[in-house]
Amino acid sequence: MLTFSEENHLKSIFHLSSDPELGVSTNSIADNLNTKASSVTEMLKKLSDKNLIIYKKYHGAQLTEKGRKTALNIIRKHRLWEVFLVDKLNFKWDEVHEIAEQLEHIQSKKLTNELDKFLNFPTKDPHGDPIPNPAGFIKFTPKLKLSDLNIGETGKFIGVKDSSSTFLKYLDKRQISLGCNIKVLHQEEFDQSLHVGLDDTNLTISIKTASNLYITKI
Amino acid sequence: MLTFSEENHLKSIFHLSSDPELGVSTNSIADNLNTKASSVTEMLKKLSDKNLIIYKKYHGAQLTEKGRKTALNIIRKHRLWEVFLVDKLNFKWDEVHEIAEQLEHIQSKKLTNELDKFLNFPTKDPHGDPIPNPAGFIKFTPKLKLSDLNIGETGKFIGVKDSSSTFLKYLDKRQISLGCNIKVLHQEEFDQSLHVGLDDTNLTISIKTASNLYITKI
DNA sequence: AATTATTTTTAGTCTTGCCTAAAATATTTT
DNA sequence: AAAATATTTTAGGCAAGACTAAAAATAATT
Repeated sequence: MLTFSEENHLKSIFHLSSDPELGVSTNSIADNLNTKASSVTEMLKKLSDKNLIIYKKYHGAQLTEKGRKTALNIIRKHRLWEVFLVDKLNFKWDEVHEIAEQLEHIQSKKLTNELDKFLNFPTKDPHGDPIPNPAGFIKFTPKLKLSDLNIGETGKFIGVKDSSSTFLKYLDKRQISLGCNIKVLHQEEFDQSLHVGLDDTNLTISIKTASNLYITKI
Repeated sequence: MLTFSEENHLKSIFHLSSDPELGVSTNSIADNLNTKASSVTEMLKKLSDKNLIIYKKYHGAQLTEKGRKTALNIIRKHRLWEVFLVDKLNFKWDEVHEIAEQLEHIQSKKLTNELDKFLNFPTKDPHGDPIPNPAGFIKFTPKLKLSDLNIGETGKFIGVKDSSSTFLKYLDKRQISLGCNIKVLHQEEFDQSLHVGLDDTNLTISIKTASNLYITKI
């Protein structure tokens, strides 16, 4: 049985591991968890003792297989609860994160699996992120951004990079919602902003916004 | 924002308050929470500082109005989650307590109220206990036990006093389920055991079991 | 390659929540 | 009402998880 703090550290290491060969730095974990490097160091020792990570002083942490499975189980719960909140309880996609952060720590295999069944085995959460299966397998889809498209191409909006409430609310306001098709019509020389077509309206979006929108080509 | 431990102490005090005029003893709380009297004393001081209880040294604790509201909010969440688990996720009534003990600490007014709506505003949990409303109002129904009935009377089984998994499983095995009608046919002189009619079958149940079954007269 | 800057770890402290053992208070018994 | 018993509080300690400040190691710059 892990504490909330141990679980949060594992999750953080998972999210910060771009290359599984490279260690995740102490500072990046501290930043991510709004805590201090010294606190992280202590926790890394503890997680290492429990064989959840490989920790070498001054060279960061990598998840072991056991650690990865554990992290993915927490992420699975987080994302299933997000689906529950949006699909069943009328939450907006920008309101679910904080609550899911709490719910992800509930311990009950049966609960997680029954919830999964109840939700009809969803494969993505409300932000388009994939939901790991009970065995800890996760299907990554290569993440193409809207800003990667060429003029004339169309993408289906499948997820966000930045899932801050601010950004999600902004998307809602501009009626850019998960699943919609976005066609790149023109790019402004001056500031790289994109003119895009969305349903029957046209919008201008900044390059910053465009690089926060994940899409699949159509 | 209260800690889990603070919330658990409040809940315990609520459950142990038979008479709101009388203080709940330190030892009884310690027993209830599987902790020690000295730990409870410390917590009582803390809760008193937060104006959640009235605490007088050597004379136990009573909930203030604020404390009572807080306790009832936790109980509301506990019971709503129990309904969710049984009604939506196929849990048996003897499996829900431990999970609800975790879920009751999730902080989100909106979550609780949306869950309530989703479940269609239930008034009782799976064990027949009343669910407080958002304002902290709870409707107590006088608790008559099966053992209080006279020969020939019939009661509707509405709740259990002891909700241990063992007892609930025992009831399941004997097909005694919430809502069924039980008629007291005869009482054995020797051991006070009751012969009862239930649907079209007859059963013998011990006086101990009978005094753990809450009923309403019919 | 030496110096400077950054990152990480260590050392020491604090709070929360628990514990045991001893002291203080309340209750029951004779 | 005094003695014996039971309950509750105090005192002192411990582990977890956080912190700051100082020391050590690594990385970047000149």
